[in-house]
Amino acid sequence: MTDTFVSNPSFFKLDATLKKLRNYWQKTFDAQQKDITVDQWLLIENLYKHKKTTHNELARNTSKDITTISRIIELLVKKGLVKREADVYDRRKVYLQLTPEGVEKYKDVKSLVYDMRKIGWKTLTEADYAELTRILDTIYANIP
Amino acid sequence: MTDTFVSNPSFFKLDATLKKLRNYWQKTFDAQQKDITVDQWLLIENLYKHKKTTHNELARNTSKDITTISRIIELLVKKGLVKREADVYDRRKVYLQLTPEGVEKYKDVKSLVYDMRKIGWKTLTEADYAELTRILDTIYANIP
DNA sequence: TAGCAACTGTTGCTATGGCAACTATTGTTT
DNA sequence: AAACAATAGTTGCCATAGCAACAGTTGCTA
Repeated sequence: MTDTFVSNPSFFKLDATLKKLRNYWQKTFDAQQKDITVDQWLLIENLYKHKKTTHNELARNTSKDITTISRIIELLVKKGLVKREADVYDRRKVYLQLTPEGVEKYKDVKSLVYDMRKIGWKTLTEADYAELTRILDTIYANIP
Repeated sequence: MTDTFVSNPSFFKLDATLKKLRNYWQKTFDAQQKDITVDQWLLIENLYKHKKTTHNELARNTSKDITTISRIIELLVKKGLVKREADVYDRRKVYLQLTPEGVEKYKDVKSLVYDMRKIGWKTLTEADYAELTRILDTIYANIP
């Protein structure tokens, strides 16, 4: 490994790309009056796939801090999209699941997200996708 | 482009990798008592390279919102690492530059960052770096 | 079984991100 | 010159990120 790329701004590039993606998604949500944020969407998507999870699981699945989960869920509960349900056997645990309105929201926003993902990848191939995945996974694994 | 990767979580992977990187950097800074955040470091690095810039330029160079720049600079000024200087000809403009302490801080933290970058890339090649750069740049360019 | 460790989730605090509204200044137009 | 538009930066607001401290619950162990 040469000096060159060690000092090159990969951190910066990751950050800039992610910000642009997040921005584009948010503006599309706003323009279509979906009344959710990008991260709220990520939790909804996850809850749709897992049906019934705890804060802890959700945090692991989404790479988010558990405190962040706690607060985003609070917002989603206020919007009536998520329901909390106490575990009968372990009173520390709270199960989370989408309400019927939450499922509606998922179905409503899903195609928008699908289209946006297509746009981001429009000039790239499946091999590129595999490459990106491999490199990011490797970086992730390299970090202590 | 098939259905497969459109629905795959590249957004999530970017986010997760960046968070892990940021976290690792911050913990290293904290452990070595550098008394700065990752984003404060990014501004210091940029100011070191450009010597004398405005908020606007800094925002463009770092892909940050100008309001965010304004607030981070405020913190760096309080820490005595950055100095504000009004433009003589255009009184709207404020030039920013590192103080001697700011230059010290840059030199002090630089090698730490250099090592961390090496660690992130340790099992990857320069070709991988070029690939990542190409793919991220393409995604960036694809987004409206 | 009493005490302690581990676990689940919440709250407080500070930092960053982004939008809108604002002040102050400069440039343009009529 | 007066009115208006454009520019530079700040402040208010809300959302996300992460650390520390906390409360309540459960499990383990001496």
